[in-house]
Amino acid sequence: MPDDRRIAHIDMDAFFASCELSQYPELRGQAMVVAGRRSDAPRVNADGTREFARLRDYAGRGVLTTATYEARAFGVHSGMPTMQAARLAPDAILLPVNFDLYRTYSRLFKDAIRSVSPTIEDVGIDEVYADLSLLNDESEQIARKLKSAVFEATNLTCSVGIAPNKLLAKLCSDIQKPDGITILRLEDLQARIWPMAAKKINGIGPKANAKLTSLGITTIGEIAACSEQWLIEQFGRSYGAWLHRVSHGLDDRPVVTHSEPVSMSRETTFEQDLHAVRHRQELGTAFTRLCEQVALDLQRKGYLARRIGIKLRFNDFQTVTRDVTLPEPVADAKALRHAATQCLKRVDLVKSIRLLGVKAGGLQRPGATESDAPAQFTLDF
DNA sequence: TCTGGGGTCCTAGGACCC
DNA sequence: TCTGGGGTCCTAGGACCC
Repeated sequence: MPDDRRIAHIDMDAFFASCELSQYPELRGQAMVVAGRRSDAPRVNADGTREFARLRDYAGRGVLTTATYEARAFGVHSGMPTMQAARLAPDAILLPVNFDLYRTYSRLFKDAIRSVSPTIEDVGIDEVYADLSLLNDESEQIARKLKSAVFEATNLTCSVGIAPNKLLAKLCSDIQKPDGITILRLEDLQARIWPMAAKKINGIGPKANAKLTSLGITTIGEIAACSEQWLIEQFGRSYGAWLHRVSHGLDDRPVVTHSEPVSMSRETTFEQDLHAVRHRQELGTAFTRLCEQVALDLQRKGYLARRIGIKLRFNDFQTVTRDVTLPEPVADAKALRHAATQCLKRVDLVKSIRLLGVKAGGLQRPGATESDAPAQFTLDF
């Protein structure tokens, strides 16, 4: 890997909320959250004005998808149970998630980035990496071009981080959050990255962070001060060595422009926990529906699945999965349901069920054979 | 009135094969 | 009848990310 790589991470600012504000500009400056279901959609009055649901009107088991800065001032944040948020900010405007809208904006934003730098990697709906190594302009100038292209296409702002690798670019784009540009050289590691919280690193989640904290480590610099040997003793060979590398700003992952899906799944959390015997009918209906949705997803995207699985979450939040590998790949709802039912029979259904999910893995394109998968490693003599 | 939905990747044990 | 040692597949669970 050449050491003169230049990678950008581009992150849309408060993406879902910003998309919604473009639809409902009258909500600008108000406390607003995105959560809930279709029934929370605003109603249009005869005079064209709109009436919005309030957080206090919400009844259900969801969590906040996002919250505007005005709403965050009440102590609510994304991921918080919506019922809990309703106690803190009962008057906040409540909007249902509108993924079709976000996908539309996502396409516009990614096309805009591509027009400036064609080599991009998708990382979810609201962020991308771009490999700038082959571009001639100064980083600062590219960052401005990226931002103005995005703004022209969407009327939305984004934050850009440019650094020698993906790890640092991602950390960078978070430094100047709304509407910012941050450019980082490897020499800046100590001054700009080491003071940051360890959990800012992609891959240090709640569990790893809790363990680091229990060892007296909270910043990236404090990880860097540990020996690799000690980190391996604490976290295992693989994760310990990785912690050591990332704390020193090292990351040679390439920008991956294309990837095939690994699995497709659908799941649903019930309004009330359902019991396998008492609510047999409702469970059966939901189960069939999930299988139909997964089958439709497979067919629309043109995949067959050889591994079918289910997921159950019980009333005590214990989660179990079962899956089965089929001799032949399938994509129709009946075959999916049959395989998923076999899986269901292997679970002890004593506790009430909170969540039910169906998943299709081992994806292949129709007509592909077993030998197609490792073909990329075939040498051509 | 706790805790969504859609993903990826890793680990680890047992089966099975050479 | 004292018991190796890889490699791969299958399955379950868990950490993590957006």
